[in-house]
Amino acid sequence: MSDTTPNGMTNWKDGLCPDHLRGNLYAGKCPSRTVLNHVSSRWGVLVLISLLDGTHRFSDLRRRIGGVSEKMLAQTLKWLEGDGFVERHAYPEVPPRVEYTLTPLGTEVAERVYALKDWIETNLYRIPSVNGENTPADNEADTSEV
Amino acid sequence: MSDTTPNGMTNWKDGLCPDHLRGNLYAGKCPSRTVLNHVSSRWGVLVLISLLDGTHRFSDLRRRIGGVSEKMLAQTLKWLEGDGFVERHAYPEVPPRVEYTLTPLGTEVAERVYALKDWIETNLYRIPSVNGENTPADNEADTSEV
DNA sequence: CAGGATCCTAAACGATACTG
DNA sequence: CAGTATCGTTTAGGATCCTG
Repeated sequence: MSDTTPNGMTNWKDGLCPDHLRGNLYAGKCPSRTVLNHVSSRWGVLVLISLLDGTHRFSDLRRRIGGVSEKMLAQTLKWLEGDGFVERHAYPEVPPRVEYTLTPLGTEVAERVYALKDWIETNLYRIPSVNGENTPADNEADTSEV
Repeated sequence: MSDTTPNGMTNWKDGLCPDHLRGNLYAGKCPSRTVLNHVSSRWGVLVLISLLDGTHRFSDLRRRIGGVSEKMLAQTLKWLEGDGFVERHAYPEVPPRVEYTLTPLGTEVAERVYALKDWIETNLYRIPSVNGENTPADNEADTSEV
C-alpha cells in the first residue's frame, strides 16, 4: 500500500505509473508488472521461444514443451495473445486446426527472452546449484542452514 | 513424478539432461528449469536488475522493489545466492549490515534480464492489454469468453 | 537491521472429463 | 484436434512475531 518507492522516483505516486509514459517495473502497480508476469511465467518463456522459429499448432507446442498441461498452455497462449505477442489463427475445418504465430511485437520480446534462455542453457555447467545441490524452487521448506 | 514427457526427445531419457552438457529448457526435468525459475521469478527479475548498479543492502532492495515482502526478498536472494548469481556479505556489526552484490556470473544473467525489462518498460505503450484491459495474471477465473 | 519461524490465504498448476 | 470446465493438490506469497 504505502510503498511509495522512496527512491529518486519523480512523479510516480503510490507505485502507480501513468499509462502514456514509460513503464516502471519497480512500481508495484505499474501494468508492466503484468506483462512481465506473462512473459517470464513458467510457460510463457518457453512458448515465446518455441514460436520464434515459426508457426506452431497447439499440440505441437504441447509436445515440444516438456511437462506443460493443456490448461496451462491454453492459458499462457491467451495471456500472450491478449498482450499482442501471439496471433491465433483458427481454421474452420474438422478436425479443427489452430495455429499460433508471433506478432512483430511478440518477436521483439521473444528475442530478448531467447537471449536469456540461451545464456542459461549454455552456461548451465557453471552454475553451482546445478551440480547436485538442493533446488530451492522444488522445496521451499529447506531444513538446511547456511 | 511420472510425467515422462512423451515427446520424441532424442537422447534425453525421461526429460532429464546430462549435467556436463548444455542445458535444455524444453526437457521437463533439466536443472536449467530450476535456474530459469529463480531468474524469471516474480522478484528474481527485479532483484537482479536492482543489483546491476552495484551493491545494495537488504532494506535498500526492499524499499526499491515495490510490493516485495521480507520473506520473499530473503527467499529470492537465497535462490540467487545458491545459483552463484549473488554474493552475500554480512558485516559483524551491531546493528547488522548485509550487502548483496552480483557475481560476475550473476552480472551476465542480469544483463540479459535487463534487456527484457528495458524492452517491456520502453514498449509498454504498444501493448494492447495495458490500455485498460483485464489482467489475466491477477485473476485466472476469467468469466469472459472470446 | 537482517532475517528466521510460523501460520495462513490465494494463486498456480495438473489431471481428468467433456464439448464443438 | 483444440480446447473448456471442474476439481483437487501444491506452491508462491504475505503478515506477523521473534531473535541475534
